[in-house]
Amino acid sequence: MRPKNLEKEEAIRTIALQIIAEEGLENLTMQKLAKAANISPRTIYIKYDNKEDLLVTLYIEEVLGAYEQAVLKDFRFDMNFAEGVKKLWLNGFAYFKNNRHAFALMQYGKSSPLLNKAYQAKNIKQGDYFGAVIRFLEYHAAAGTIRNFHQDIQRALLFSPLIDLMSEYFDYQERPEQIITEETLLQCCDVVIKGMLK
Amino acid sequence: MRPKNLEKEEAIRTIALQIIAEEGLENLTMQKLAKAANISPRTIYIKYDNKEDLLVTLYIEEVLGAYEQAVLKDFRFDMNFAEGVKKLWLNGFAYFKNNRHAFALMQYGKSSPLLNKAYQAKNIKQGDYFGAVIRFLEYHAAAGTIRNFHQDIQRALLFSPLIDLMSEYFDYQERPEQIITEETLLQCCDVVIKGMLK
DNA sequence: CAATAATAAGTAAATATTTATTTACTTACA
DNA sequence: TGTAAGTAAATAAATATTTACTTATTATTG
Repeated sequence: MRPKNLEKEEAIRTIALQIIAEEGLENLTMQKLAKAANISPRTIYIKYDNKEDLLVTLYIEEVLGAYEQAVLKDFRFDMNFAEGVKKLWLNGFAYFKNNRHAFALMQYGKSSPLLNKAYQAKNIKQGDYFGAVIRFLEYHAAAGTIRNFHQDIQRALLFSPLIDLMSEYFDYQERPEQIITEETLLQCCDVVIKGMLK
Repeated sequence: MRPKNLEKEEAIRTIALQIIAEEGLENLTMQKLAKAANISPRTIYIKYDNKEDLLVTLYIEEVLGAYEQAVLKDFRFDMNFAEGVKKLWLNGFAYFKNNRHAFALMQYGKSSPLLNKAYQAKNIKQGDYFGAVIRFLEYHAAAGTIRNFHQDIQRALLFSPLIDLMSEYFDYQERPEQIITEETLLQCCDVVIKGMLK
């Protein structure tokens, strides 16, 4: 049996992400992807059932998998609140800085019903990844360090500014000067922490 | 000369927004829109140059126009910081609660390059709308009420949690109980304000 | 003041492309 | 040498946009 060419599998994923990030999800076509990856359209269908499967798989692996794993690096639920939040923010910043394409795909996940479905399907298992963050928040709410909001509300307060600042970071990458540095990011992180502490 | 049928113009806009919100931007086709609005595809082209023009116009009017106007209702740049922020948040909450479709389109603006372009094109004039918010932030930074971050950073800290909470609001509308009420929203607003105050 | 001409609004159906996916074949390796 | 991996080209459906025609109104004319 002829073995799979792993380079081609990799090319499909990398180039799909690239097209999505640079031209938008709406401009990713199977034929364009095949041409850019120097393969036949058929080859994509050997590895994925169809376009939806490709996109959902990409989303789950790059956004719900790799990102969440990167964010939780060296993080423990029983960390000091300020330390923990800073760790999460810096991990996220580092990951996205090097994975601009994954960031673009994540943004699509917030609007596209297709990817949204994938998110909800994965949400059950996601407790395993983000479990540490959930426990972290519960732990500090119980200890009285922070207010006892619903978990989804805590997440919004804690991470939405980071995502928005990340957007700004990429916007400013195409301008003369960058306003989002690790320093300003940590200052923003302090603002968020200060707001949440009781 | 036969006059324009304003109901048809209205139908195009309303139904386009509806399809985008319910099925996604990627599933809006000119033919589907025409059929749903009970008109000929040609009629859309009388009112808009092409699909891009339709989407960009929709985005500018519904997201960059109506929304920003609603947010700034009864807002003045020299308001007390906490009062001003609460006003902006409550205005935004009230608007989106009644304009779910506009919210969906706004979310697409963050990912789709097409709408992103529209945003940048409008950004120059946007100073006129959001000018009051910019002046508000400058005013309070100068007065020492808040830290002196870059305007885009202030905006991220101030509004991204609201947008995220709004997303949660719509998510929870399809579940048994709603976690985002005006009360919890104001509590979150207090968290943000507390974080930003020096 | 009625009849009507001028004209943009509107329609139904067609067109030329583009698209996801498949068919029929070839290739490389265990 | 059997077999899944891979290719080039085909296909059928969908899509944005156009063509060729019809309709409803207004402003003018007789």
